[in-house]
Amino acid sequence: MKQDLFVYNTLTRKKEKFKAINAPHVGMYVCGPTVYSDAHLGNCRTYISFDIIFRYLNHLGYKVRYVRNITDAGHLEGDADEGEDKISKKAKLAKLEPMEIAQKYTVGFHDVMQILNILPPSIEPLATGHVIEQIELVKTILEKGYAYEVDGSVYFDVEKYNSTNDYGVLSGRNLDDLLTNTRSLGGQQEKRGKLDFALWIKAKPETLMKWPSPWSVGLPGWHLECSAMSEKYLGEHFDIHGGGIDLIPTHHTNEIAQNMAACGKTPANYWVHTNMLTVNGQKMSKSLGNSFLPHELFSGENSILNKGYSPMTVRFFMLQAHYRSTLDFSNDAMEASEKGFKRLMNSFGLLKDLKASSTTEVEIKSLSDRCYEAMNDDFNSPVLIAELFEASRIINSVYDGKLKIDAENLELLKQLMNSFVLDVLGLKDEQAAGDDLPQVLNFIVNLRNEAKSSQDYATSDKIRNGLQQIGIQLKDTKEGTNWTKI
RNA sequence: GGUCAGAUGGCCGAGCGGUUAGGCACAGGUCUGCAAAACCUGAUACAGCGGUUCAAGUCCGCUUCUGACCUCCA
Repeated sequence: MKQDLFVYNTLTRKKEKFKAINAPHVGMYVCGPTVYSDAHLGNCRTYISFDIIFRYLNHLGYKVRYVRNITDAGHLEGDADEGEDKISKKAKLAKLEPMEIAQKYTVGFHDVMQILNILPPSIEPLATGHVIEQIELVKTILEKGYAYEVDGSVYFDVEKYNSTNDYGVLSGRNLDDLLTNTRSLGGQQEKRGKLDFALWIKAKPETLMKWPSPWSVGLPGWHLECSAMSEKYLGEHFDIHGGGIDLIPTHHTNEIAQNMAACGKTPANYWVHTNMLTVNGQKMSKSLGNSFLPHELFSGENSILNKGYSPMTVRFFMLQAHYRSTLDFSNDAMEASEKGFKRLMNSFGLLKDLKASSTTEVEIKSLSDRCYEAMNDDFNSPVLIAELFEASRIINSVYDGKLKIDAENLELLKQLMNSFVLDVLGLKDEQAAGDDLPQVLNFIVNLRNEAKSSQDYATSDKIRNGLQQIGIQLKDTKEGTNWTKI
């Protein structure tokens, strides 16, 4: 059942058999958020995708060290390296300390991650906490001759690097194309080549976040932190490096160059990239103005939305598409997911009430195999979900007494649903009402059943309609009356 | 302009050489006081034009359209 796992590797543009360097240990690094504003829904999709990968590797028995950084400094804005640090810029506007901004959005990010049931990574390092490591890395790259210093700033020499390495391995672009098609930006007199990028930036008088270094008081370049922190926690060469597909051409390309220049090793075996969330066919992004925040989606408070959708509906919606495909957001698609998710969870809830027969008309093993097959094929969650709907159909049929299942298969079915719905997909039942609602409802349901058995349908319908209006739906079955929250 | 991806039924989305993915919506049926749910059955599909093959959404070429990246982005 645990056949080989295949993972699509951006480096080779193929699905490759996954082989951990140090099995059962797996090192995985994913580029985390820059905490200068709220994470929008598109950001969330990436972290949900890697959450599934993390969860499935764990499920297969790997011991995963999952490192996802927080960029709380060093991420420049505007034209290449001439801009200001994003965090500092925001801080000046709001008259806040940079760390105050970083703290605020870090807390917000964690909240959203938790609401969406995304597991925390094993290590979540901060860029500001690793300036020393970053400075050391710059020193090494300078020593190896792949960088040069100009007036307190240090730049990576891309053309020199490309003479002995392939700078475009990940993006599939060659240097000539890049050179001829890259816009020449102003204010870059210090750089020798137009593709060169900053490793260390000398602080300007107005720079708020700055650290001493051998070259100047300044700040590290953005690409540096991931190289420094992945090496610190996962070593020079680890298993999986991930991030959004939009990080390929610049951030990850530069990261590889830094690592190769410093130690001659490409950081990771498998490069995994998640695709974008689109709205009406266009990438969701802040600059296009079509992005919205998770809490707006939950509450429905955004003009794009007809209504709010629960966090698990959002998660389910995203898992119904493969992580490497673009996923288009629409109200219709959300509503379809909402109903589908309810259907799945409804049958999941029925599982505990199923009775085993002495014979069986279903065989769960092959269904289970197909679930593993789906996930082993580059984490194909939509196919997994299709299989789980088959399980759902079986559960409902058994519950209705239309299908027989024996104890052994029932146990397998329970294991299957628990493993895949809860552990791997990370879905959870949002209907589980705490408090004392069940008792109150049972009382009301009993009242209605009394009316029903005396054929007082006027009263029984009145009760049912009344509950419907406050969001409780009653369903009469052979075994009695059930209720669910709508 | 350059580079790279896509175009699948009313909608969302898998599949990528031969066998109806799945969900939502729709139609018919079973059950039920009626609903709802559930179950059964059904109809719609692979952008266009050529080619390869016994066989092509699935491979190749061209055309059209869309998107991403080339500048910060998950």
